[in-house]
Amino acid sequence: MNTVDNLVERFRSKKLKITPQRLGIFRILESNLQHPSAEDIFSKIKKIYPTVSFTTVYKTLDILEKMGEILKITIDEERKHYDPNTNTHHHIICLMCNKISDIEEEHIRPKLPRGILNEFTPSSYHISFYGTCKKCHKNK
Amino acid sequence: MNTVDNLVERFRSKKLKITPQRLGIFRILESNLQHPSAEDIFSKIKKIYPTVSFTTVYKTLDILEKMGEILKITIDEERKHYDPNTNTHHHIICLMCNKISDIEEEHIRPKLPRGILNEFTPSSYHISFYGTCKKCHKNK
DNA sequence: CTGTGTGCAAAACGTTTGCATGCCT
DNA sequence: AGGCATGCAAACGTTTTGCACACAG
Repeated sequence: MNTVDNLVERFRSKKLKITPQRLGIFRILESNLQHPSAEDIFSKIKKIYPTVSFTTVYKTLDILEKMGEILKITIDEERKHYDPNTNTHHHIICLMCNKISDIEEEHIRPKLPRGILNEFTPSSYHISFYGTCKKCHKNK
Repeated sequence: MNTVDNLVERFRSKKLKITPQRLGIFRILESNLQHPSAEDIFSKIKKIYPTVSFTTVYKTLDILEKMGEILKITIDEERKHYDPNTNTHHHIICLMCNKISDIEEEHIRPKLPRGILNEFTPSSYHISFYGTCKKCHKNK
């Protein structure tokens, strides 16, 4: 995702309106590494802008996703999460506290077996590592 | 997952009852490579045992998952899928027809950067490859 | 015969939609 | 002023639950 300022410009150039609700959502997402769910975003923005609705949150997230500004991630059984980091990267998920953290792509480049490449043309991939984070490991 | 016979034995040893419904679900799952959803399983078993309910399907899948006989997979935004292959393996997902296929682990062994291993103890991982399958590639 | 499993109906959950009103541009 | 955005309420699809009855052991 771009900076809030950038996003505002992109919205303007698409003739989409800049409302306080949208601006609030932009700010919450900007450089957010927490992989918030719609609910997370909703409760944060509600503190600033108490009359906001879930509908607006979902609709704004939907626009941002369609514009390619954020990713909707489906790792959690319970609910979807949103990620403003749209570069290829991967996730580590703590099975005890459910915290999701990023891993930048860097060295991780799994190769598909050649036989499969005849059957399938990959365009992207995603790795989920499951395990225990330092904090939870100590508390065990 | 084990064979149906094996499963029956394990159920017996846990004092769980073997009903025709459960047996039907076992048979549908046995060596099933299709990653069926609850709905897929329900409609298959309904042909054999027309009075079966969704409830029974979900409850049976839940028991099997808790026993570690099947995996619940969360790759599809829409619904959960079930996989009787509980060995470490990965998935390729065709973005056009949504078909999910398996990739046995073999050569794919992504390594986490050393810095992260200090913060996080991985216990398992899963890779999703997204792309286009041969059939859909042709139809484009 | 006993207690677990079944299946109905209803609820729960996250998410989406229709529509009248509000407000950005 | 015009039209897109908002927010309510209702609908949605999947999954879960409570409960009376059925049936495997």
